[in-house]
Amino acid sequence: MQRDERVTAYAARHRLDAIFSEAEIDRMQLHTYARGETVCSAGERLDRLYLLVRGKIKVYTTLPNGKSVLLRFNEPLAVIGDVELLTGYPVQCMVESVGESVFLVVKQEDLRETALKSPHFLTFIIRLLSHKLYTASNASSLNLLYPVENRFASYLISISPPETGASAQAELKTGKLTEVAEMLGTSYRHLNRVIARLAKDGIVERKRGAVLILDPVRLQELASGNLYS
Amino acid sequence: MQRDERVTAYAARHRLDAIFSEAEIDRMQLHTYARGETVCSAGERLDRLYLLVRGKIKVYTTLPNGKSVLLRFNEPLAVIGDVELLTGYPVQCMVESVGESVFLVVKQEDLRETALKSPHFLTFIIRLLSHKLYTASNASSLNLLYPVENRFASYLISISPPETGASAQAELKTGKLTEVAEMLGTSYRHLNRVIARLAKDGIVERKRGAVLILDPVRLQELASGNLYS
DNA sequence: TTTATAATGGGACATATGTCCTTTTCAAGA
DNA sequence: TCTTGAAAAGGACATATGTCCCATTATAAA
Repeated sequence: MQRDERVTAYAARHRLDAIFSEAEIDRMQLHTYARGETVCSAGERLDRLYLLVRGKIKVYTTLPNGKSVLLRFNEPLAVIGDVELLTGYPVQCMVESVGESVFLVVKQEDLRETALKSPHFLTFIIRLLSHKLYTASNASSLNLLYPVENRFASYLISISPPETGASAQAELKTGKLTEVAEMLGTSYRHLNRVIARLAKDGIVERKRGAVLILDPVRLQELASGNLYS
Repeated sequence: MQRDERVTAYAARHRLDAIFSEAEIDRMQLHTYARGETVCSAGERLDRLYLLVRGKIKVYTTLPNGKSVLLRFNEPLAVIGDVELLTGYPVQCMVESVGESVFLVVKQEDLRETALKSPHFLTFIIRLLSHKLYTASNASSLNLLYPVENRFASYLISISPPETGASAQAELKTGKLTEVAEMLGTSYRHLNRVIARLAKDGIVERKRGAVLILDPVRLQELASGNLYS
């Protein structure tokens, strides 16, 4: 059983055995999502817990007026469905895979008997929630205090593949520039303006439906460490 | 022992007996904070858990550049120190009493043996954290998508005493208008402009160092239900 | 290849907000 | 009462961002 081995490997890498029982890990399934694929949507009812063990995900929310706002990015080990599992609320956010990402998925019912009664598991969830809360608060402040230029820089860095060699040239399909604008809480028009400015300064290059990073260093400066991480 | 009785009364009102043991409740102390008083500050080490059982608190954060941002308001039953208790992190936010508020306070060490091992208590904390996360995300979106006028309306409503009779005339000491501006992530100058506009429209009245609410209804409309609650 | 339609980029102007500085108001003391 | 300094309010201008609309370019159909 190849699948089992991969589950085991991921579980070991992230020390899940300290949190889940052997039986629970045995029941976990591996789910893979492609770049841009939706993991879950607001309003949905989740009956599983998703453990991100590889890749990166983008979490955003959609408001009554139809606009959406970027909340945060998450890297392993992150969990989706914890709030829903514990509170019974429907899903609040949209979750999308940034690159290719891998989840270990376990049914809620497989947790009810043991994990939900395990202080170990519960404190694990609390740690995660605390972290989410922290990044959410952080993002909130950033959005409020920094102009789009800096936020976009942060965004670009966040979605870039993690330092692929020398000059990581992140590519951003323009088909989604409108979407990116919404995520940053700004208009397509304005994002465009900002990109134009960055391009003029030689920090990025605009190439027919894509944005290339030319100067990761200055981009990083613009983001000034204020990443949505 | 009068104090004990009040603790008992508050504990009963908020059904704390479902979460804490009798022994733990016995050890709780009553702390009262006056309007504007600081409950805890960022960077501090908390060794207690604070349960807000009466009143309202304002939670904000201070950034490296010295600016501060309003994160949320909390009403009973809210808890301060949960993240710190479970993760050991130092305090991340500033917490200030809005009106007069009352807390039940219990030492961390009084919880270690029982509460921290109680799934009941832990799920209670998780619910609270989930709620905080929700409001934080909410506030983030609001800040991003609404102009200062609306945010200030929300703010005014949040700090108003809860419907004191017919026309609740909230008063806001101007001595703190600068502070309020920071909370909303804007400048004193601009907040001033916004207040002037509201005053011209007869929604509030400016009175030497204070702001009175004249038209709670229209103010509510401006806040459009988007309260920092 | 030409044309039509949609996607993309950008111009022009309005609004929101920031910064700096001046004017006004108030209160305490001479 | 008059003086004076500090706090509060407001004016002027610059920047950030939103909205509307038009120009340009791509893409697919004819």
